[in-house]
Amino acid sequence: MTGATGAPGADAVARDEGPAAIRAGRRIADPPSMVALAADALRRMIFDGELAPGERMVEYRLADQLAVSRPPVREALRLLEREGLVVQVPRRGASVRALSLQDVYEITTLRTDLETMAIRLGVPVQDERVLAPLAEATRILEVNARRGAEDSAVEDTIRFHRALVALAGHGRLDEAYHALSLQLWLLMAMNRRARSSTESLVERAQRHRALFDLVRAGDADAVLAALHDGSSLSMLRLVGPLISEDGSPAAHAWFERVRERGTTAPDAPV
Amino acid sequence: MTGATGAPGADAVARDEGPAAIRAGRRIADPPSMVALAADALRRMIFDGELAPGERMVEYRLADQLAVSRPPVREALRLLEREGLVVQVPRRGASVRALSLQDVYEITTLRTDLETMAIRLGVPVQDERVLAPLAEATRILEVNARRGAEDSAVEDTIRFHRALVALAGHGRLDEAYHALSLQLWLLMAMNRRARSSTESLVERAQRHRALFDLVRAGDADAVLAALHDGSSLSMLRLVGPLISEDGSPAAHAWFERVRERGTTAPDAPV
DNA sequence: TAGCCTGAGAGTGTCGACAATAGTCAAGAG
DNA sequence: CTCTTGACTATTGTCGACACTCTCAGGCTA
Repeated sequence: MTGATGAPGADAVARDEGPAAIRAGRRIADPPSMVALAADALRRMIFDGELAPGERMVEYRLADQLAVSRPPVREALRLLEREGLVVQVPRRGASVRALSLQDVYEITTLRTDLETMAIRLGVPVQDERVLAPLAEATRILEVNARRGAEDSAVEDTIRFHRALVALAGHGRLDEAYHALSLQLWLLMAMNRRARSSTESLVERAQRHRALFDLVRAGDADAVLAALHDGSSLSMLRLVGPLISEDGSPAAHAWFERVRERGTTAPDAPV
Repeated sequence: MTGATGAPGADAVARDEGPAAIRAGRRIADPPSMVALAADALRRMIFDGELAPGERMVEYRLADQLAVSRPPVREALRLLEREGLVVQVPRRGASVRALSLQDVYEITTLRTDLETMAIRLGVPVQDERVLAPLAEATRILEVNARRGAEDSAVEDTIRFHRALVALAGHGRLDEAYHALSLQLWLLMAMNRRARSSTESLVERAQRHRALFDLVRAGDADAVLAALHDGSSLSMLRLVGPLISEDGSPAAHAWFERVRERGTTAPDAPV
């Protein structure tokens, strides 16, 4: 064997029965993992602007700040990297992701595509119960709009769209869309000042209520049309002018086309 | 002596392309990260069948086997979890992912959708140079087909499709497709015995050569048609009967429909 | 004999510390 | 005065160890 380790039973134990029994364990209370806690805290710091895009995230400093040791912070950073909120370079550590025009292009196009796929898969909804999260998200959106809660607008909108995608019952789709949503959130956080120039909270809530009604009616095409004309565009018009520095030629061409045509829908309806 | 350390062979496909690492200047030599090494080794062990799906992956045992300590193994497991090859439950450790019918459904549908998006974005290729990786992948596919190299068939095919998706120049699309490809690889590894029942290596190489020619001709629709009728179906027909145990109703319905219609293309051409 | 309780064993979660490396700044030479 | 070179500092990569939790086997009781 490798190594003269004194590890007891390292080679004597080969009994690995019952690995599939792990599946069903639904625990009543999640064990408070320091990793998850640290990840939540870091996300909040990023979205609240405490950590600016491009700013370095020094491990031991964050560990000190969160009152944990470095390993949990380290793993939390890996998680955020997986979500696209953080970039890590091998020997130079992590930093908050700074989004460019290319990123806006990628996020928006992929987001539109995934949403389209989700609607096509899930919108003549088979089981009425899966509509519940979407209904709840719609309700929250309306309540907070009436309250004039500006600071929860992004979060509420994202929750709605995630619930929309979840209609498809497609785990990998959910996961991919989730990461994209977080990056979109980061994008909004980067440009908070310009947010007042878009539609009002009430208008947004009404638009999403209309979307929900279309979903319940089962009209997938109408949902897609409303999606393309509405949310993506408003988001784009918002952040577009602010990030006009760099980007690939394809991204620039796409951006100009969207600006002219006023929609993020694909070229031909096909 | 310890033969476990000298196994960093999986450098062909499992490359982690650093997105922002290029910015600070290219590095002449990759810093030998134990995490990347461990991840490569674990991937190889999974794809080679040394680690069976569902089998537990005990951290300290793997660390001993790879002659490193637990932290690198731990982070490597997080990476593999991100790639969908490993599942982790909070206090119970990691295990090789066991794919079900639902997973086949999700992987195939999402894969088809992402490929479609990539072709639509990238296929009238603007810059001739981006065709080079695809041409190289095609060449490798043909060479190995002539050599009768069965064991590299999956890897070669995946390389081709990744190069195909890369035509779009869309980083997030590449990343999502990459994870999906690895899971597809795992799926093929799970069902290696049945692989002989599909088309021959030469036939596959010819089909991909035809795809490459269509791409170079700039005919996106033809590429999409060939993709839907070909690769996805052969893969599906292969693994479908073997994993008929569980799955969501939507997955079952989709699977039956694909079996009847003989294609993974969406319902209506629209 | 079947079910509950208890104890030991195994394995992950977390921690502090050491070594290695990239970045920075100052001093000296041309 | 500018460029090179050296050391210093800050920060990451890696390690071994400890504590807590979960699992499972064995014994006890009804």
